[in-house]
Amino acid sequence: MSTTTRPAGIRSAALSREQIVDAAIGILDANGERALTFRALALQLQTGHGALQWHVRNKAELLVAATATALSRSLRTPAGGTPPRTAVRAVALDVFTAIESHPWLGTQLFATPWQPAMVQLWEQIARPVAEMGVPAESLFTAVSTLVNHIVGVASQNALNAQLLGADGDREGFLDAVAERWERLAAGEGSIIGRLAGQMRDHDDREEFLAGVDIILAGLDRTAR
Amino acid sequence: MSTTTRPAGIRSAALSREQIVDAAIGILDANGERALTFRALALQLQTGHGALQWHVRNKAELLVAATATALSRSLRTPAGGTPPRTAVRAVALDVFTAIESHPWLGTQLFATPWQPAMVQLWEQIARPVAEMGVPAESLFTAVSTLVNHIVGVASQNALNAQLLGADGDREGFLDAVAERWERLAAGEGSIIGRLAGQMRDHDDREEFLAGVDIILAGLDRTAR
DNA sequence: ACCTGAACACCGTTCAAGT
DNA sequence: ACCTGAACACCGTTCAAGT
Repeated sequence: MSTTTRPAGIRSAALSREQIVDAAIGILDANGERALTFRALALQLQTGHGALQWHVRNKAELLVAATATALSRSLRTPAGGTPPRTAVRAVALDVFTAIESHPWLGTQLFATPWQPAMVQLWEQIARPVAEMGVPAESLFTAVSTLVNHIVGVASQNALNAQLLGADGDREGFLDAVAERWERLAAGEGSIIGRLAGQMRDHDDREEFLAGVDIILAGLDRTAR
Repeated sequence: MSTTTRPAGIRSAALSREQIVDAAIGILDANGERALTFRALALQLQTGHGALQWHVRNKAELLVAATATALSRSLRTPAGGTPPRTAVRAVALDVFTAIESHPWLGTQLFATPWQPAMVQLWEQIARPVAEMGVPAESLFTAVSTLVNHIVGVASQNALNAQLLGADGDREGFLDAVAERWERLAAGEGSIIGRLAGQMRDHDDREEFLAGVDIILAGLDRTAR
């Protein structure tokens, strides 16, 4: 067997694109998009930043690759025979969870909506929606509305979680926002002051699913 | 009257915060967020970039200010007595148009959802939704779902318009995306291939309003 | 109070040169 | 084929110094 020793700090395997993408996901998860830098990546992989750019042309390409990998890892296909509403809710929750653990993911999906990961999501939603009986000519609108809700609300949730910092004083944060709303809306018979209270103690996941249900209920009207 | 002449290139009035924000909106509209630079701004306002930062602490603050100004300028209050569904659709269209002419606006609203401009939007939507008879305990979910749809879809539309460049070969772009979908979905009895066609010739504004209507229809179920 | 411009610590991207 | 590291043209932010 080969017993050649290598100088410390020299990687034993050649750099692979997959390796780079995995490391990028790690940095994105830990410290967000601003922290993803070719230099930071090179440091972590013990190489030069020029080497990375041999495998990955530029930062945009790196982000697309990371997005595709992260989403398709968490998107499961519901078992055949699952009732359509259940299937939609299951896929929605998968995406919600994926974006929750990769807070940068939603923003990326939004920025490049034609990427393969997104096509997969559309397919997963379109199948049960068609099964619900939504007529073919309304299918595009229906799926588009659902996908926008799923990615949008999940994103917003993840961004909020990030905004309140790693210390995670959720209640303090929501209190501050609610208070601000109440102050801005004060005076003129505003309705928003009453909503501030509901903001204080809503559950993000329930709220998200309730929104999915509203859209599904709306679709029932157009379904046969 | 004063006839003092000034050396060319010297601004006659002191720099104001409002002036800076207006110039920032101009740059954002013309060339996007990446082009908004303290240096570019300074060049246009004929001053040094240090001067700007006396008025505006940092770039984040500048973006928040530009967002608030741009949105509140286009958000009209529907006349009293407007039927609730009409009012919701009118506000939605206002936002759609605002984001269409300020493509960076949606991203910013998403990033800082507690900002005053957003509170105003919530108020404008909450009022007619309450009037529709949605019970108080469901109001937060209802408004949240509508606002997410409005900002999200309008944003997506603006981003797509930007992606296909100033030359604006809309059909070519949609064709390319549709073709890609068809290719990715080929083979396994996929449903998405059929949607590709609808993507090719949908109208963005109609699509957007159809989504609003689906949500409104869903809300009718919970309304008394 | 308001503005200037140098300085600092970063970026992404390119590219000649090595192995 | 794959990697290195210098170089380039930028950033945002800070800050001593001016008026």
